[in-house]
Amino acid sequence: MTNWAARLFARAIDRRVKEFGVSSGQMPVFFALGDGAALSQKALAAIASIEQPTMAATLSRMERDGMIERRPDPRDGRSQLVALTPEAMEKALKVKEAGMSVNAVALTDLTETEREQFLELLGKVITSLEKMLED
Amino acid sequence: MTNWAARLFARAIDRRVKEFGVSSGQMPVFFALGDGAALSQKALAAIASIEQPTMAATLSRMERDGMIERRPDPRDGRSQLVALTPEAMEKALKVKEAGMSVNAVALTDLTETEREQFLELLGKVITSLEKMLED
DNA sequence: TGTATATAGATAGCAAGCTATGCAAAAACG
DNA sequence: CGTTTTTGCATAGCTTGCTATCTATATACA
Repeated sequence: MTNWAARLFARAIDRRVKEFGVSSGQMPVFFALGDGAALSQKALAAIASIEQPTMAATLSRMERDGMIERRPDPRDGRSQLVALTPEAMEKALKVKEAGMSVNAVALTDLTETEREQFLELLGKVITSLEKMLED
Repeated sequence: MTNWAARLFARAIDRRVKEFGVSSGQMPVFFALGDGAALSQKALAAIASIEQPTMAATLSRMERDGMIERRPDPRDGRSQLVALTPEAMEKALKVKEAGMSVNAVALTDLTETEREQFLELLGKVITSLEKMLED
């Protein structure tokens, strides 16, 4: 069921942000860099809770589409700092709003109490699964 | 968060059924055909709530690995009936148990009431998203 | 200081999901 | 009965996710 819900979220988001040339996997990047910040690939992967090669592939597509720039990190020769391009910055607000509006739609049939409970229970499920995967 | 949870579920399942040569996307097929039934590709896709081409690809991989057989449907020249091979039938019970045990672990920190509530709220979220995607 | 270990990214290869589209068989209908 | 529409599956092409492994730079330590 979580898989099903996740796919529906992704489809709904894709549909709303397609007009901006954006897709669901890029949402965490927009949320992380939408204020103009520049972060390392590793930091972005951690924020999105995905593995490094997955984030690398997402960033490659975004770079290909002119949404991000990778600059070398002056402090660390291995690292790079990723930032949204000016064109992407222009879209960032609308993209973030689209994401939040999908969340809102998903939760329409839940009361405020239910929403809190849902997030809390989902959090517990995630914690249990992560603990199990640790070893 | 649902995406995160879904990926953790998939990873946990993958880890448990890997020893049988099975992976998470094949779980719905094992649950649908584990009792010896033979169903059409369309029916399997509906049960798994995925699109037909996705199920087609999953079945191709399972056929490649000797887990399923596709036989022509005598009643319908377009259709095929998919069934587990005897070798896969032998694994089916353990595969299904692995799936249920991951569910159990995911819900360990929830009381019985919370589990019911979680499923109910998740169901509401899914319904809302599906309704939104209808048009 | 020099070697050993740890860390940041890159790359390869695979699974699982999607949309769009094409084809052939079945079903509906004028 | 023939034509049109519907339906089941196949295929192409893409994104997003994973693991495993490699390279190069930083850091630790003997």
